[in-house]
Amino acid sequence: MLSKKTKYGIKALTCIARQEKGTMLQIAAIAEKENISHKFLESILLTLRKTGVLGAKKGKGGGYYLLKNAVEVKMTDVIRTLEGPIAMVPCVSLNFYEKCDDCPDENACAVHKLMIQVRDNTLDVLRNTTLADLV
Amino acid sequence: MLSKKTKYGIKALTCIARQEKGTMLQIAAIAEKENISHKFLESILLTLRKTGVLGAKKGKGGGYYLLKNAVEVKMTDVIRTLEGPIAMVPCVSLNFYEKCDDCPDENACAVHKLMIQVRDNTLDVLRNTTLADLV
DNA sequence: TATAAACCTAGTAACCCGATAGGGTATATG
DNA sequence: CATATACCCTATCGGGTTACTAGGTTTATA
Repeated sequence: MLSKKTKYGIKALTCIARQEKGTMLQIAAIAEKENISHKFLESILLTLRKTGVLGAKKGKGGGYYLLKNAVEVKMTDVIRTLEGPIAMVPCVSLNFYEKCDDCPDENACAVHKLMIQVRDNTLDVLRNTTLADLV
Repeated sequence: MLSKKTKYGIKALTCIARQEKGTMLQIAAIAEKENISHKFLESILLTLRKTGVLGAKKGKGGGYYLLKNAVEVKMTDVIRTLEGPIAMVPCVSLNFYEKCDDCPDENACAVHKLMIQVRDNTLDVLRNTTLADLV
């Protein structure tokens, strides 16, 4: 299940991406348009800024704007920052790998094999979808 | 993230499927082999029995056995009973649909569109994988 | 300098997951 | 019949995560 954090994050990004280049969009504006709690959205945009997707300008007339071109913002990146692993099980995660406590042999594990397939199919979609595709 | 419930359930099913047809496999045996809490596994097998995948025999020499042919047990079914929705967001779930609170128009929602694609790709894998493929 | 906006740190209520406890009930076997 | 075996069922609990809030700080503009 996708967390609301990620969901809100993607929605906010599309809002910002739809803006004319160079213009700002404020938290309050996004929050109202997308029916998101202002404070919660604030924390989400903050992490997106820290990872380098968004830029921000403080003070009157400030707001958020895209740092990259929308075509360069892959969904894999967005989801990994906000949600964490894309894989359904840590033992098949590329970026957040973790061994299972049970399972002496990963290669003999039925769940492992199945979830690798699911992961690859999901990655296929997310890697080939950029912010530009969503606007 | 796949819950341990589902993970354990799939593992247990493969154990049972590997048995000779007609033979029983006991909770304790599965629990030990797969390093699963006995009581927890008990509750999992119980729900699998109630959905008609497994049969059980009480008393000495009892245990669990497959009711269906392994080829007929689709992963979609197993995951839906143990995990719930396969979709990453309720508004694109086929079997557990739920409208979002935010989102006045589903068709205009970027997340919605994206997650339909992810769902379809995941379903492709899970629908075409049966218990027989895992053993 | 007043105001508007992002920044930052904490905290919290509600919820869910994994596990456990403690029995009840049916059924083989001797 | 007696007894052990093994499934059936409900309740509960600790720990972790999620979604969200409070309140103040910093910085830019008018």
